[in-house]
This record gives sequence, C-alpha cells and structure tokens, in this order.
Amino acid sequence: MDPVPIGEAARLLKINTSALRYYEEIGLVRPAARVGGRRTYGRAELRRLAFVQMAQELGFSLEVIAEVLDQPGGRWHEAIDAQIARLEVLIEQARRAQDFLVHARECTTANPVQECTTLAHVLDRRVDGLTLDEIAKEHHP
Amino acid sequence: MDPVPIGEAARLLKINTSALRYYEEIGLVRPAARVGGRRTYGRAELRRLAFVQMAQELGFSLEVIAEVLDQPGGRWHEAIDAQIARLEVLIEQARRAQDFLVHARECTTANPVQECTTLAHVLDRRVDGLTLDEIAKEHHP
DNA sequence: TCTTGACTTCAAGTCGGCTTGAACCACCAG
DNA sequence: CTGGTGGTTCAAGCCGACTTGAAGTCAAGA
Repeated sequence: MDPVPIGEAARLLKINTSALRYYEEIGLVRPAARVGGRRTYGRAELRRLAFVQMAQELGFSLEVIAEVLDQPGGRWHEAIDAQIARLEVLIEQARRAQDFLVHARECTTANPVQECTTLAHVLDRRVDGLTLDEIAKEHHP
Repeated sequence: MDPVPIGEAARLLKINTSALRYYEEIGLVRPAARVGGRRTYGRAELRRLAFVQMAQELGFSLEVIAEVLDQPGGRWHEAIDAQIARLEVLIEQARRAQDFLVHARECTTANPVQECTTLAHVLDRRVDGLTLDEIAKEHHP
C-alpha cells in the first residue's frame, strides 16, 4: 500500500490535489519520489501531511508548521508553548464573548445598538477607549 | 462633542481612517453628514462603529454584522444564537487542541512526527480518515 | 487506434479586510 | 496669500491558503 499517487493521497487526507502541489511549491511537503514524472507519497509523507492538517486545525500557520517540521527539537517546544498560550487567550476571550452575547440576547428592543440603554452604555465606554475585557471587568471587578 | 471628523473618530476607536472609508464603501457605517465634503460622525455612528468592532472581536464577519445591523429583531437573535454555538465549538476544539499539544510537548524525540510512536499512531489514524475529535474520543471514550 | 482519466506545468484568480499611493481640495495660523 | 495639516477620490496592492483554467503528457482499456 505504500507509495500512492497524488489523487489517492488527496482522497485519504480529504484534501485537494492542488493543495498538495501548493505544499510542495512552498517547500512544506515533498513527495517521496516521481514515477514517470508523477508524484508518489509514501507513509512518511502521508504522516507529515496528516501532521500539517492537524497543526492547521490547532491554529498554526503553514509558515510555523514548516519551521517546526524542519527544525525539530528546540523550536518545536517553543512553538507549542506559544500556541498553548494563544489558545488560552482565545478560550478566555470566547468565554467572555459568550457572556456578552447571552446578555445581548435578552434585549427585547428592535434595534438594540441604538435603543438598548445597557448596550448603548457599553458601546459608549468603548468609544471612550476601553477594550471588551476592561468593560467586562468593570461589571464584574 | 457630537459630530467629529473622521480622524477624531478613528482616534477614538483606535482604527484607521481608511477602515472607516472602507466600512462606508461596503455600506456598513455611513457618516452622519458631510461638512464641506468631509465626513462627520455623531454619537449614533460612533456607537455603531463600536458595535462593529466588538462584533468583530466576537468573531462575526463584516457581512453578518451588516446583516444584523440592518435587519433588527429576528435575525439578531438567530445570529447571536448561531455565534454562541460557534463559540462553544471553538472553545471545545481549543481545549482539545491544548490537551494534544501538552501531550506532544512531553515527547523527547528529536523529530516526533516520524519517530514518536504515539504521535505516529495518531497520524496514521488520521491518514485513515479520522478527525482530531474522533481520535481524541478514541483515547477517552 | 482512439479515448478517457489521472496526472503535469504555469499563470492568474479568489476571498476578507483592509492599506497604500497618487493627485487633488479645504481650512486655519501667521 | 501661503504653508501645513488633514481631508477627498480612485485604483491598485497585500496577506495566507489555496483554487481555477489552459494546455500538454502518459498509460490503460474498448
């Protein structure tokens, strides 16, 4: 089952063949070999591709992925730590966003942005230069 | 303090004037009036802009923001519910991603993608067509 | 032999959310 | 009345991550 052509690799990974060629173009994943000019991917390459996909879902850019793949060891840990931190911020923000949205959903006025006094107040604080986080803290200090 | 020129509005909202013109171009936020051909923004417009910014941070696209701003009432609730749901998924994914990364950080091999048997196994399952979530559930059913 | 289908290359297009640049206009202080 | 600052328009550029299209190659099957 080892060396598969590009179409099969694409099917396995649920990705477009054009994406595979693109990855090669930017030096991210090279096929194992060419057979009659055609790309073939082996187990190692499929793993590498699977890793690329997962890392993408975990929020890494292709640039960072290429970097950690080619400089194993140090950069690897750094990148992971950075991403863990980013995700922590993301989760925190998303939580607050949810709180805010749940509150906004309660509002019964037709055009909350102009008519809801609570929302208007928050927006005005915002115009005064406060961030969402600071406004949230103002309400739950 | 009411009608401010574009530069002042931009300063207040910590945004570029070019972004304000862009918002106008796509029909998202119009200035209150023109004074000698120049845009002026009043309180209502500043609130609208503040709302746009917050909504963006909460993960809404400009297209959706325009939609809820112009169709107050029904669409508003729908959009919020949808976004709350999206955020829930996002938080869940981010948490799993963190777990995965924390685990990956433990790995001491130089090139985990090819050498770490645990990771290789996960990647192979992936090549077989499983999603990150399904693999995660496989480990904690 | 001819056709299909999967592949190849290279250039150009797409999307969202702006930014940048060039050329021109309006207002106010000195 | 002149210079500086901060406006104006319009078109084009940028970013990442691809996709699309045109034109050509190659092996297998009817």
